[in-house]
Amino acid sequence: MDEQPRLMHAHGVAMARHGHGHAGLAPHMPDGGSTGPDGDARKQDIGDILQQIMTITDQSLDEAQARKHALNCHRMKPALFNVLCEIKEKTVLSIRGAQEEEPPDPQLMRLDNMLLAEGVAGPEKGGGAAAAAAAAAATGGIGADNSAEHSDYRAKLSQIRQIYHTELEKYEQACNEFTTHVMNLLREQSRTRPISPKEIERMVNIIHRKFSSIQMQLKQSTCEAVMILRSRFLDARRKRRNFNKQATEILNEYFYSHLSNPYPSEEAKEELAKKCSITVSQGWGSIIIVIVSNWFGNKRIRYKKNIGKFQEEANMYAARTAVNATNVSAHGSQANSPSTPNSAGEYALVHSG
DNA sequence: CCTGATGATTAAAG
DNA sequence: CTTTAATCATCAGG
Repeated sequence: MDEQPRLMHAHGVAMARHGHGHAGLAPHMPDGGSTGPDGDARKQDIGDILQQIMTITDQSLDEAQARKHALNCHRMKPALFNVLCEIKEKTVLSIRGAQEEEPPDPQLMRLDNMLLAEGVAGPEKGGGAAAAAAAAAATGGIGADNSAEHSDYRAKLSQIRQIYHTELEKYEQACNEFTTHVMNLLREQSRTRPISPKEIERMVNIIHRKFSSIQMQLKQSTCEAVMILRSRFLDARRKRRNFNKQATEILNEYFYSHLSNPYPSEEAKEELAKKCSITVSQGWGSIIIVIVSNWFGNKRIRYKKNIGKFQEEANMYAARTAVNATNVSAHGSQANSPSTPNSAGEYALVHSG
């Protein structure tokens, strides 16, 4: 794992051992190395080169390019590079020690899971749609008018989804762009100052972490948006919608034609549900069954509680079914008294007032 | 507003 | 589990 000197060219790493200060530069003097009386000149050179480094960012691009070239060709450059390498070698230990292993952020995982569950992330129209369908079926009813809210919810969810994905992609792209930019920069700079691949990697990590924290903000706000939408939708769910006329008729018809035993079997419920829920097609059966069960439960108890109040209704449906039966069976013989209100009398549930 | 109708929810009972 | 009975919350109409 110790490959960091690859970019450092291993120029005399331990030069300074020769003694005091910049004397270490001497062995690598480019031109012959006449360590003579011109120490001040060398100092000046170093000051010069440092100055150039410090001001390089202030220049315009062309100017900087030219200056960089000059810098690279400067006679003191290798020596300075070596010194920098050496200093680096001393400090890199501390850097290496501070290698943070980041555990997967639990909060991020939570957000990811939620987005996945809500159908914002992950494959198109997944589990989130199921929740939506459940609530939708509950709202509306067996009738035809629930699709509006449902599609509203779906539309808003997919809107959130779309925004989320475009933003995420944008961040991803920006991150990649920025990363390659920085890497190019660092590689370029590695000609002037020692930069190990490890450090580049570290820098990339830092960038990625930064961007992923931005992404986390995005995820968080997306989660919030979904939650708000969801809570609003659930509120809407609490708002009771009456069934439409047709559904009520179908249910009543069954109820009054089975007054003696108004307990539809699972199959019968399913059948009724299918008949009533014309628009709720998307395979959300069981919820609708529950709705049918609710209806029959309410109907039974309320009928029993006050038979008188329902008498008229009972007569009506009884008549209707009677008419239907006669129409189907034979040609209009009003044999079985068209209005047979007293069929209600045999209602099995009537035990107490 | 008020009120009855009605779908949903809940605890209790079978 | 299903059903009952009570209750809640909302709707629809006066």
